[in-house]
Amino acid sequence: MGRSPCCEKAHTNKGAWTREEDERLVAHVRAHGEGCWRSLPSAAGLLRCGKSCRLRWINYLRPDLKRGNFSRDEDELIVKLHSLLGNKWSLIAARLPGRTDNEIKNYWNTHIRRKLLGRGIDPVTHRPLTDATTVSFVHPAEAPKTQPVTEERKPPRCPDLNLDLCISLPFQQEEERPPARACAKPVKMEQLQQGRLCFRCSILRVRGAATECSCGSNFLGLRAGMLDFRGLEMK
DNA sequence: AATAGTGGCAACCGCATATAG
DNA sequence: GCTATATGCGGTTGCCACTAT
Repeated sequence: MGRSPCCEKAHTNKGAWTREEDERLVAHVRAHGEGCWRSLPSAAGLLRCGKSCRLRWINYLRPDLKRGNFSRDEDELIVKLHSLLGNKWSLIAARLPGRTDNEIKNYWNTHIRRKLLGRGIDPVTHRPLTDATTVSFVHPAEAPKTQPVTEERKPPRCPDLNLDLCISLPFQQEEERPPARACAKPVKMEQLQQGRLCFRCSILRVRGAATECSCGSNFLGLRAGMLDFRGLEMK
């Protein structure tokens, strides 16, 4: 059984947004807030798909967007975060205020990637292109049979990357804080309280990670436990 | 001046996941 | 627990502006 389309395609505009469409969308979101994207187009009088409205708002119309060139600091942070998280653009974007995942993704593909290649660094593994060793986030159980990772083959740490990660005990009471935009998927409080959230699976969006995980993974040298991204700050 | 090639970016598409019923 | 649907994410495409020939 296939999924039904998110909207009626027959009567929706496509392509570049007009000024009038932008104004309608901004006015509607200001009046009613974000969310309910499916019903937004008709409510706002837009002949657009809800997904298209959401994308336009998030990537272009949101008032807190920074726009303009990336600073050197942002540049470096993106590289560091990418070396840690891979193509998790939404997670990376969450660490760069005013930047969107789409913007960072485009910037990576058009600028940083090329820059790293020019320096002889593999943009995927963040290791010298001549070095055949790759960094893999694949769970050992899912990985193809390869040589065991010896001490010499281990990927280098990022000593200057301060992510300020917080590890807390599963039963520790969480203080009330607004959820950060950082989380690709909001973490349920009961998952935290019951210690059911595996940060390897959650960060990497491994199938079924929202439910109890017994992978016993060792992610970034940390045993399965909880990882609080809300403390991450841009240095 | 015309054309081809290239780069940058906005937007689309399809899939994964969350969640309501 | 199952199904249908809304939302979010990452990959990809297509258009436009700029540069080279």
